[in-house]
Amino acid sequence: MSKRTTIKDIAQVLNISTSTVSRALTDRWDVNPDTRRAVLEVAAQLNYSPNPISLSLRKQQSFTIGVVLPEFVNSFFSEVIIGIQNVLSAKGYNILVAQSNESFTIEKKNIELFENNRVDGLMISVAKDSDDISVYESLIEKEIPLVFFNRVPENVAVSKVIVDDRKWAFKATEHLIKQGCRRIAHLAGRDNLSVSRNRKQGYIDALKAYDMPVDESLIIETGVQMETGVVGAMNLLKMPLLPDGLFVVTDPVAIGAIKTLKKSGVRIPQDIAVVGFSESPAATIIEPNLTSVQQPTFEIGTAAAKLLLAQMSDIKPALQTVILDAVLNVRESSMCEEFRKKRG
Amino acid sequence: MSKRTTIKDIAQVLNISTSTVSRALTDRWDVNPDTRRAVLEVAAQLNYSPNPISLSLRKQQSFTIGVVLPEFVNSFFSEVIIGIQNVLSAKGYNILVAQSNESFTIEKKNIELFENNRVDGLMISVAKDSDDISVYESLIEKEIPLVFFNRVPENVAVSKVIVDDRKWAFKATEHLIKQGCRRIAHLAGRDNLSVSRNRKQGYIDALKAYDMPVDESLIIETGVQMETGVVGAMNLLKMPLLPDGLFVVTDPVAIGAIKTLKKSGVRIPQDIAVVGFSESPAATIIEPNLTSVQQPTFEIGTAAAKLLLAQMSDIKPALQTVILDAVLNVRESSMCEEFRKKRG
DNA sequence: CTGTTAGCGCCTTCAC
DNA sequence: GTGAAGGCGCTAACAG
Repeated sequence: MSKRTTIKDIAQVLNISTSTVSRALTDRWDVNPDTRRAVLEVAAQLNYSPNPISLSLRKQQSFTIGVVLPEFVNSFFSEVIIGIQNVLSAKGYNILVAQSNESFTIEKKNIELFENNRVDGLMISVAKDSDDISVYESLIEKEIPLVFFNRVPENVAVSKVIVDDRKWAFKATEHLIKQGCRRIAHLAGRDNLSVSRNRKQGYIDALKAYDMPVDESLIIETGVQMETGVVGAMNLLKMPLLPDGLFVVTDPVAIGAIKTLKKSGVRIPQDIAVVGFSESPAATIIEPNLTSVQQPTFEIGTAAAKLLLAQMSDIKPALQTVILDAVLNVRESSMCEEFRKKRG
Repeated sequence: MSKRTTIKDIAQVLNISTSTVSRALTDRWDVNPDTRRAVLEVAAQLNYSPNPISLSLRKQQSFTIGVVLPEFVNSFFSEVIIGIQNVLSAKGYNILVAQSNESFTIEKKNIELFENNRVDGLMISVAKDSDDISVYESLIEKEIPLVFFNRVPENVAVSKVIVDDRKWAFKATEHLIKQGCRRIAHLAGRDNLSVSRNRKQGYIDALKAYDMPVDESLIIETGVQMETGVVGAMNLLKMPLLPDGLFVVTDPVAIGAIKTLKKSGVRIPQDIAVVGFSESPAATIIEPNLTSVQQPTFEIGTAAAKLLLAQMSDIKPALQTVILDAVLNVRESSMCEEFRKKRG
């Protein structure tokens, strides 16, 4: 950092005190218009820009917020980050992002790191194996502004932004039912992830709503990543009778499953219709294009950021849960016409 | 930020001066072992962690570095970021990331923002329409440690990390030639992006090396994103004679092209073999799987970060250009056997 | 309207 | 070995 101009420099040039310079610069009322003009002019000339570090020290705020999420290689969380940045950058905040790689241990470490860095607030999407809520409770105790998004812990009183997974899993499954599927299987994520649990529940809700039997043997636990979909599909293939519909917890898992099914000569959607969840970019690349529930990633980010801003303001608002809506993008993997025809 | 313990608190408890506490904490030699032990104990008890903001002010370093890149929704740059974080986090640096959305104007704004935030160093991958190198030169003048990666400006004396695009475009094209392709087209990015220029040059090099004519009409300018591949493919389809090979500047563009070609009944690789560049995750999802040049994303990040660390150290090293190697992942879109057979 | 003083948390001379 | 003093850049309370 080569020497930068400070208010002291400006004061020296004009032979006035630093406080006056400060006042002029921060646009306060009680300063002579002429003085202000002079200060502004010199400031511009010397290319002055206030040192945010000293401001932070003074104001006891870092103007930095920390975002902890499972990963950001898949576009889902990247898009959420963009939403977050959009809101928070406009308010002068810097955003630090850390990946937990789906590990609760790393998640804890990241949270601690951010605390030590004196972030003004924290936005968290929990790792898939997060179970100990005491970490979050301790943050609340310390009154660190906190918002969860997308993947939220249960039984913790916090503000959060979520998509109604249960509802949209219901819709996805309902869609399969309306396409004529009668034996619908589910590739489910692990139960400790609330998102997985809710999607499974929505699947069950739908079956019940349409008076269809809930067959536990048709629910196969996978994970949320592609490779687990391969294993899940192999389990499907082992069944004496292949299901005619498949609702999958996540697009990557669905894609892994589709690849495997196709390799075994299973036709999609003719033999089995498939619906995914979370709208990955690959949905429109794989063949057949994958029907998927699209979540409003950008809005998740902006909503969460706004919640955080509210929490960081002087008047602390009540806890809030924002529930965003999604969209079911119907594509070939579950397309009705050919499907019904070919099925006869 | 609820009240945190400071060295003052520790000093008070032990009835010693803050300077002694500071010395004990920073592990200096000239402090009584007993005192140190006591300080450390109290510090642990009070859950002390040094305030990085005051440290920054004192040391005149922010321990923050800024990364400016075109976008991070596609996995390519995300992976680079992970590499960067891996090196820099270990050294206690925070990483701020900003997207330029391929706009030079935003890129400039981001750079300026980071400067004003007093980042200790800058890592840049330029937007596709960046042309005015004066911005970078001014950074150099201000002696701000600076490293470019992947997309680098030409005619600027800086340290950088790149993959030898020209060489690997050569290899990709050579691969097509060895597969028996005789009329190889190229979907090229815009010329102002060095990456695009170099890949085109590599393509031309290969043709020449194998005594094949360079036919300008077979070089179609697209962009680096998927949609432009659609347009590019439509131009190919308009040709009186469809080329039998296609080297594409980028995987997304290749995927856009493949989709379009397939829709028109063109068979890949039988009618036209396709090779992409940059190994997107979609390469193994699209059918046929796409042959692509895989760049070592993580290593690009780590190498660039290490270069930056070197520049930020006291002994400024000479400018360096690190050239990393890549790999050609051969897949169905250019697979030889069936290809040759079917072609007869 | 403007200058003086003090302090945010920490480190580093300079004394003793 | 330890304490006192000063300062990083800036602002806010208090005088004038």
